[in-house]
Amino acid sequence: MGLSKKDEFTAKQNLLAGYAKALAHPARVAIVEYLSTSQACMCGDIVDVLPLSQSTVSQHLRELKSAGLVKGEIEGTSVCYCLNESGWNEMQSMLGEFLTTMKKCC
Amino acid sequence: MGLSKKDEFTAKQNLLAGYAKALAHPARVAIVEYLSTSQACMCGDIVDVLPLSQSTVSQHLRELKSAGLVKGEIEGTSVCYCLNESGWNEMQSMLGEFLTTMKKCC
DNA sequence: AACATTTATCGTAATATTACGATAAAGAAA
DNA sequence: TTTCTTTATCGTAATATTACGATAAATGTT
Repeated sequence: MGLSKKDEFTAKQNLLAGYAKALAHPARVAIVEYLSTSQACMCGDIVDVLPLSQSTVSQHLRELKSAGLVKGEIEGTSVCYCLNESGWNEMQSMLGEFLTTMKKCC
Repeated sequence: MGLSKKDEFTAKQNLLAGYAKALAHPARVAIVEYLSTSQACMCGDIVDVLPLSQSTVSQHLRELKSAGLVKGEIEGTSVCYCLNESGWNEMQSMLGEFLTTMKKCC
């Protein structure tokens, strides 16, 4: 594959790509969906809801967290995950730019 | 890796994941950025603007197109690419749901 | 017709992602 | 302390992505 070339793009382009990548798997979309609708941000419940093993869910949660879309707080023996509003706002505003600057064409 | 498990998720979850995946690479973000700001949807210009080979750019364009975020019209010997507004609207409304239903927590 | 230009596709190597089981780590409960 | 519960991490195999050069396909030009 040669090399990664990611540093040939701007920080902003990489940031948006990172947010998008975090959502680029249906399991992670499902996690976000679950977190957005559950009033209490219960954590291990996610494993029960998804058709994936505990270790796989943990990996997906880590990706969402490192992208900045989700945050987790240790709560005794378990962890409370929830959506990180500032990350979502940032992603939404970046996407919104495309919609507003979008030129009619073709 | 076992099997893909994508059909264990809803069509909606897979659709949003597909949109996100299309944007999950800085080169594709750069293409979208370029298309959104260029009034004339010039096509082969994209290759000149990006630090990637023609074949690689073509691959990225195909992914954006098959996801429904970009459309292309043959224009003589070249192709005119531009953003597909309906795809963007759909993605934005799906993402918007998360923001509006997002419960405060932690 | 012969040639040039533009884009798509094929073949490929390098790398990254996905998924699982096994195991570790850390606090709660006995 | 021992045990249970919960989550994270390691090791791994299977699969997918990324990137390029080479080549094909299609239209325009001479």
